[in-house]
Amino acid sequence: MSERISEAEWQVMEVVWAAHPITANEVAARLPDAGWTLATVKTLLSRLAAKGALATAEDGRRYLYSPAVERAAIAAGESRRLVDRLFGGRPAPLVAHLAERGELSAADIAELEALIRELKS
Amino acid sequence: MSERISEAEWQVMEVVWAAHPITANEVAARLPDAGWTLATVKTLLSRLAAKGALATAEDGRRYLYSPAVERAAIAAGESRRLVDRLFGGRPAPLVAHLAERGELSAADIAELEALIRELKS
DNA sequence: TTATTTCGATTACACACGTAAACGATTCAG
DNA sequence: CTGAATCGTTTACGTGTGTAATCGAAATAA
Repeated sequence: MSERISEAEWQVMEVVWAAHPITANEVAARLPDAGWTLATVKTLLSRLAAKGALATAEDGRRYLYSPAVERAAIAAGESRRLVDRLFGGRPAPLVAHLAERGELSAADIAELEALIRELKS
Repeated sequence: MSERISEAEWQVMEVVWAAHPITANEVAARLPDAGWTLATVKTLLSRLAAKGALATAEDGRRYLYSPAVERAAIAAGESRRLVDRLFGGRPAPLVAHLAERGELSAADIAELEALIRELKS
């Protein structure tokens, strides 16, 4: 389960996390702008199942896919990797970067502020 | 210049950003724990030069490498990508994730707090 | 019953990446 | 001058990834 999930695979996982169990067709249907054929989606699903990120339950002749890993766990791991790699493990510079580029809305800042206040207590 | 930089390449870039211009040998010498042979480092340098991330100046028979992209720019781009992909563009959940896993030291929190205060002014 | 549709599985293929050896030219030591 | 060391370049090769066609079995439609 400690396998990495690629970017294309991530998009598929998002769909499964959002609604499961789910069939391959359903997944494809919910990936409008991906521009993939059904075959491509099936390949991605297979790879995800093979690496243990998805669980499959047989439903007649087809599969129902469900997440076998938590989104939060993967997200945390990826975040950690990025922060380590780019900012020596310190998250503040990351936030600073986003801020510098005007990527932070007032709402974002308020949210962060609330979070910090909570972390300090 | 909008080419992606892979993880191994990133380690090489770090060295060049830290000290430039620099020769291939110097770069290799400064990558202790990478466990790469000189040949590998040279390959990575070539690929980086080919994709425009490094500039080369001939110095006799060898090259002196210098960064052709700013670290901050790449870091910001990568951060943005991750935050978009994992957290719908909102950075607070990222920080929350790091916090939940106990990845934030008191110093990190203080740093973030100071940053937030500054952002609000 | 037979043809068509529909599944997952198998196979494909180019490109990126990690990792590195081999090669050819040049320079340096002897 | 000649052999060894040193450069960058070329070639290599397995694995991951994006993207998909094809295949074989099963179900369904006609």
